[in-house]
Amino acid sequence: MTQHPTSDARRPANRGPKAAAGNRAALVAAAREIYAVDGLDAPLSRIARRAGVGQGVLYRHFPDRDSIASAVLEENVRQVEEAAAGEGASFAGVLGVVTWHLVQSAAFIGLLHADGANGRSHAHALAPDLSERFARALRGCLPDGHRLAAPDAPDDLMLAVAMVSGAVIGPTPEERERRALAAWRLLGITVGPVAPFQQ
Amino acid sequence: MTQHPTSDARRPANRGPKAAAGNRAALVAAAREIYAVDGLDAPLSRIARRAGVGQGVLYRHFPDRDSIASAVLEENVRQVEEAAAGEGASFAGVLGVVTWHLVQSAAFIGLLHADGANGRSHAHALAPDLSERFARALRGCLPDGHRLAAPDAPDDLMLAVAMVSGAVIGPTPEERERRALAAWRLLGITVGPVAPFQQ
Amino acid sequence: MTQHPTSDARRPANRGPKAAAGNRAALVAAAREIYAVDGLDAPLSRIARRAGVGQGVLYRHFPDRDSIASAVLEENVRQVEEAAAGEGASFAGVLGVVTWHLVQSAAFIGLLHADGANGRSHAHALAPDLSERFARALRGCLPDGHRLAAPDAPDDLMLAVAMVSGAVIGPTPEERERRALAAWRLLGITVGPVAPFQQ
Amino acid sequence: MTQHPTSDARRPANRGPKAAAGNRAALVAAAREIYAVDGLDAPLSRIARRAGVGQGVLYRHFPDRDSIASAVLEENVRQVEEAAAGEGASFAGVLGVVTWHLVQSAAFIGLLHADGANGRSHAHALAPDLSERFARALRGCLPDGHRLAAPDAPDDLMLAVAMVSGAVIGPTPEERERRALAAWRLLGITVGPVAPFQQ
DNA sequence: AATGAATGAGGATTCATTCAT
DNA sequence: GATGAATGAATCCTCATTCAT
Repeated sequence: MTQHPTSDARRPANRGPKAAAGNRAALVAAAREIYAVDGLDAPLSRIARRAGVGQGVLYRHFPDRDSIASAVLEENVRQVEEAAAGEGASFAGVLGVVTWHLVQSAAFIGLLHADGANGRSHAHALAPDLSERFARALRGCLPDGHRLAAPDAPDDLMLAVAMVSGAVIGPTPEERERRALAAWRLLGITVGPVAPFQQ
Repeated sequence: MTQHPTSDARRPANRGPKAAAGNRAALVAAAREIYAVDGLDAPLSRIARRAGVGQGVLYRHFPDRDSIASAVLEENVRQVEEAAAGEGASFAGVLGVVTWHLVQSAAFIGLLHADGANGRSHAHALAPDLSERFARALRGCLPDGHRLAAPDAPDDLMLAVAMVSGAVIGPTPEERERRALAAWRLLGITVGPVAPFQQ
Repeated sequence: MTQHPTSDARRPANRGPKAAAGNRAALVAAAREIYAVDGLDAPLSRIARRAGVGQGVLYRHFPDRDSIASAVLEENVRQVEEAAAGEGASFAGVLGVVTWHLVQSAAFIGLLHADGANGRSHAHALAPDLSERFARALRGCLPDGHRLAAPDAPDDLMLAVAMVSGAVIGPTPEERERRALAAWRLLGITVGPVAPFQQ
Repeated sequence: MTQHPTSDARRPANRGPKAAAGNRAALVAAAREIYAVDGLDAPLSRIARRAGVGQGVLYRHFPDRDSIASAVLEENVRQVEEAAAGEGASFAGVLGVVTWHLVQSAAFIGLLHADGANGRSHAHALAPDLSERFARALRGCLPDGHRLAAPDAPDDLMLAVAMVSGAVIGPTPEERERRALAAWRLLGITVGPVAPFQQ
């Protein structure tokens, strides 16, 4: 016939509790991909489909929309933390990792930007702890005497990141990276290679 | 036929064609307010309701979503142009007007930010001419030798604005203004009083 | 601006009562064209626009939807009447004119077909008099002894026309004419040249 | 976000996935009834309501308008196929079944008639395979030497059906059947009892 | 614990119709 | 008498969320 979903197919079998962790990871990965392409307002159903799970599973792991967005952000933040905790971690190097995330993922930018005025809650509201962890990781490898460490402007560091994220617009990653680097340059801040954290 | 019977009930008065211009203005004003609170994805119906007109009027004046957003942005850009064209216009003064718009209006930020990755088109796509007019107005009062006039980075000026807009997040206008000023300071750029263009 | 209808333009001047008849004719002509392309459900606004008049004028001349459709059909019927009244009018010749209308105009077909089951009223209801005039004109030149004149099936004549109209489907006039002729052939009825009535 | 909050009110019971097949059938049945009364342009919402399901279910099973119309037509075509495949199937008998469908269902007629000029696509476009299946079933039981089997007019068979469908207008089934039979008679073609296919 | 169907509110869009000018 | 703006009901369609299985 000319028809469609109407199940007739055998259902994919309940893979049992063991799959739970895997499902969660798949959902986060799917969300990251979908967000990157369609933005944060993408239908949740698409995330579930991409992850290869039912809608119900998504709700089981992530009770609300923010919760899955936070999970994506959390992975990003963790990478930054790891970059900052690495042996010979340098400030410029960590900024390179941060920049890489900004360039890659519209979601990361969106999450940082997210504020009430755009119908979303401020990152602080979305994931106060993540924001804090991100700031701490960055501050941790800030050399003494760095201009961003000015004691009279304690949030200059995060402000700078937000500023760069504001600059990162454009259709292609290349264009976005170019703009990100130009932004750091305009701030007079040195950035290491733009790349994900490895090892 | 199978169409729109239109109820026999009393209809709420047709204010007549004279109202057209007024309606259009009311729509733009309503859109500005709604955008500021709910972001660019606010339901169009809410804009119409706020403007006190029927849905149809909105569609008559603005056939698609971008078209009303552009109208709002156009007013902003015009104010910047006027500020830049004024008698003793200074660069810092114009930046103050720009900053005022950034602080006031999530829409202005959104329009500048809007890029494909969020499911909307880059401001350039949304309103290429507006983007160009905005840039020209700003460039026009940039003093020779200003660091943003670096000949090897012709878009540093717009980049800086985008960066500041990235910094302007926060629930209250006060907080947003504070951050905007901190951002300009971080760029080492002097800004005049943050205020709308007067006279 | 990026804007649209909002009148600013001088309004086209009220051409006075003398224009009334011309407007009516323009509306009928416009309706015929629009119907042919978009079918009978085309928006009335499009008809008015094509005719170059305001919506109000359409309503003045044709208080409801059927009324303009009838006016279009009336012109067709009149042509058939004229063809039938002509000097050396032959039955085959008149059928050629009828066929031409069927081929040309989806509207003519639609009007003949129109029946309650499709949400429209039977042609009889839509324009009983037109239907009657059409039948009379055709019967008038039916030769004695013609098989469609069978006394025991008084409406065979109109039935045959309806049948041919049922056959006239297809995207191009050529295809439609081909099918119309094949249909007459299948009925064993001779048809003259498929052409509008001239002179 | 700006989306579908879904009221907290009591929701009317989810009959569960088991209902899927039943829902689909209910939708097709509802569509058939609605089409018969209101024509193919009937609001989809009415079909859903008549079927006793939500709008979403309709869209799940039938992603677009054509898809549900095709499903209705498919059932008709299948009945004709079954009639043609039956033991002592005769051409006249199958035509009786065809005629029954024409008489019953404005939808069946509409689907056969549907052509671009009315803003819808020709049946061939709507459901090319159905059209083909219908033709094949009919051709299959056409006796050798039958006049509709004329080798020089291969589509006379379908043309004849279209012609009869053109004749089938009128408010009541009785009137429609009377006209259908008169049409076949005019074509000199014998038709069996007008009835649905049984057994 | 997983699946994915069902629900239905909400938002977009189109036009028939009225009526101030 | 003409114009075309305004109105808003009706339809389309999409998804967030629930829940039977």
